[in-house]
Amino acid sequence: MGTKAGKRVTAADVARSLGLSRATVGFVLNGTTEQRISEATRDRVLAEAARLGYRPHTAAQALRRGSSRLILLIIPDWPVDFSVSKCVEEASHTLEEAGYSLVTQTHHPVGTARPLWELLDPEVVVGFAPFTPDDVTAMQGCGVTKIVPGLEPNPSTPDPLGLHDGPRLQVEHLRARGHERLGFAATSDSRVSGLVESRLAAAQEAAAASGLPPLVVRTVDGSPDAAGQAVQDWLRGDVTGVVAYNDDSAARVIGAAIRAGRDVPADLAVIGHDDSPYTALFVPSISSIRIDYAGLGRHLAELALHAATGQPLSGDGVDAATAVVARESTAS
Amino acid sequence: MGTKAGKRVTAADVARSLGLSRATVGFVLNGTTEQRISEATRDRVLAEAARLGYRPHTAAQALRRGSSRLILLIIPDWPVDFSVSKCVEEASHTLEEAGYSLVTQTHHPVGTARPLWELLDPEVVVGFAPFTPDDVTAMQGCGVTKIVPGLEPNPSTPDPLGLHDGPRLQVEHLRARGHERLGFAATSDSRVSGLVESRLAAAQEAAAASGLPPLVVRTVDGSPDAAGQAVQDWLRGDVTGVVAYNDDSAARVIGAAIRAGRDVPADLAVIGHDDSPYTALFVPSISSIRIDYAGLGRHLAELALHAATGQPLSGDGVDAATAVVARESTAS
DNA sequence: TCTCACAGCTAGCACGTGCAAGTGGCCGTG
DNA sequence: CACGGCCACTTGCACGTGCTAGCTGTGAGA
Repeated sequence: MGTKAGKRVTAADVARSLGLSRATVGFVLNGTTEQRISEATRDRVLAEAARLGYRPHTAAQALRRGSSRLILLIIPDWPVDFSVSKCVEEASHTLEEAGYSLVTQTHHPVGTARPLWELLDPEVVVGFAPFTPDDVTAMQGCGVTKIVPGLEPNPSTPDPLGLHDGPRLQVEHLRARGHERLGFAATSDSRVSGLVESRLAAAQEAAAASGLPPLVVRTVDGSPDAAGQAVQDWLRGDVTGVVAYNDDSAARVIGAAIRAGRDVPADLAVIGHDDSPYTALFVPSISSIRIDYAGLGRHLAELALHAATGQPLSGDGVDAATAVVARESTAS
Repeated sequence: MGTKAGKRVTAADVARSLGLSRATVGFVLNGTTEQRISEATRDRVLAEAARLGYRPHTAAQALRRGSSRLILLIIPDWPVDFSVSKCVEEASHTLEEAGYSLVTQTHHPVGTARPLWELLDPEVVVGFAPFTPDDVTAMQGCGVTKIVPGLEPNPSTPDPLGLHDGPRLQVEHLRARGHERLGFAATSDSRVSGLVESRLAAAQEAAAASGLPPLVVRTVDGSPDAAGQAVQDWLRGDVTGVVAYNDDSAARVIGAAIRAGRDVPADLAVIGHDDSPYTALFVPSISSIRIDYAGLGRHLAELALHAATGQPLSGDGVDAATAVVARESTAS
């Protein structure tokens, strides 16, 4: 179909084929309003571009306009990938409508892979979690100036993703089922320590607000019987409900309780966080917190666009759709 | 530190700062062997480039040399993300040594997000699974000519990733534990139907090779009690061991068996596939197949480099490190 | 008929890079 | 001393695009 064999179709090809200048073609294809182009010419150009299968050369555009229109999302190496894809999909979609594209990279702290910001020069780098100072200086050294979150001198929201609601819902759910003394199942995985701290703090806050005593914190992984020990501690302390940092921790608690001959939820009710796909497969099935990943994706996209173009933030939080998914592990 | 304020450092800046021509700087930075450059000048250039913090402009390079040196890996929307990151990390590393960079995108068949190959114009697009004809023509329309796998007119390996060993190991593991009549737990998830077929075929082949009767195939999801029905069918048919398509299917089978008052593995032994992190958390813990994701990543990288540069394939398969992880669900 | 505004188009530069072709100086040889 | 060869470097083009400044033709007004 192409007039030239195997070569890329450029705007010059379209122009030549119509006997017009390349500039005219450029004006039409960019929809420039500075320059008036007659309707007839505009149509001819568009038709011919479509016929030849013209695609703008991204590298040339990036070079000329000095911006790649790329947004890089750094995904931490958390074991929550199953749901991140929803979030990314939604963020991509929102960004596309603004003419930007989203590229993701999973960031391994110990990994040796070169970060993509070195060679895509994205306009904005977005992360789920704040970046380390090292990462920030590395990015700045590569010309990345817009980093979200992590550069605001006076951050209005300490938690840029606004995910406080999950732990609160966990606590309130257990309390509604009659559990007053609660435990918190933490992980020793250092990759997510910040997230654990954040969720624990939110849970403690919710407990205090509900007039409950502070949660008894135990780590449920790391050593072979950490979970068993935690369960024993909790039961001795009359803890009847456990808020788990995530579904993995919840599964560990439940497994240890069953192996200790206890019944879940009769002896110990457990609720996880993130609503991993396998929570429904467990016996007993695990209650959890479903996060609105689509909303989170839109929120991330908005933050990125705000950084890129100064577009104002819509302001509606992302917590709205966070909800408890009640299953057997907290049945009353 | 920069001589100019806030602007990108170009090769011309380095040249000007040294009183040399831009070409000389270019030759040094590219390590061109065509053109001899004195050792002294070379050192001066490198030192000055480092001092000024010079970074080549990727878009300009891509424009000039006509290739982006990017390789796009399309990750299917399978629920196996947890381990893909290992694979990607390793592939990135291998590709970097060859001067290429890896960008990944999760591909949602129903998603509306624009595929990245439209705007990164990657040199090669690699996929875990063969692409659909639609995708292939879309890529070709965007100038992507090198697609792996899926373009070989006479494919020597029907399974480009060479993952036949897993199902064979599952069958042999159950057989070694004394199970002769086996079932196969499939999923109705259409996204992975090709993978299911492939694993089932490999399992049937292994059964035949071991002199076992064909596996009794049942789907264990889709309807609420599909797994319960499957378990009932198997037990009635004297099936004592189940090869599951993946760990999710295995978990469904085990859950259904327990809820039916059966014991796993005494009444029914089950082995999963992929060694998902949660297999160890189940009660009983789930035996599974660990795949060498690092090796798979290197293999993918090799395939990509082969397509990009014609570099020969090393030939050693990726199956070598595939292994059974024996847990409670198949204990004898 | 001449002028002038203006719609509609074109010439051409700049972006930063990779590399082919050219240029000047130095040295060895006849 | 002339000349060729070679080293070390420079000039300059091309990649495809976005966009500014300029150019041409037409019609209206004087």
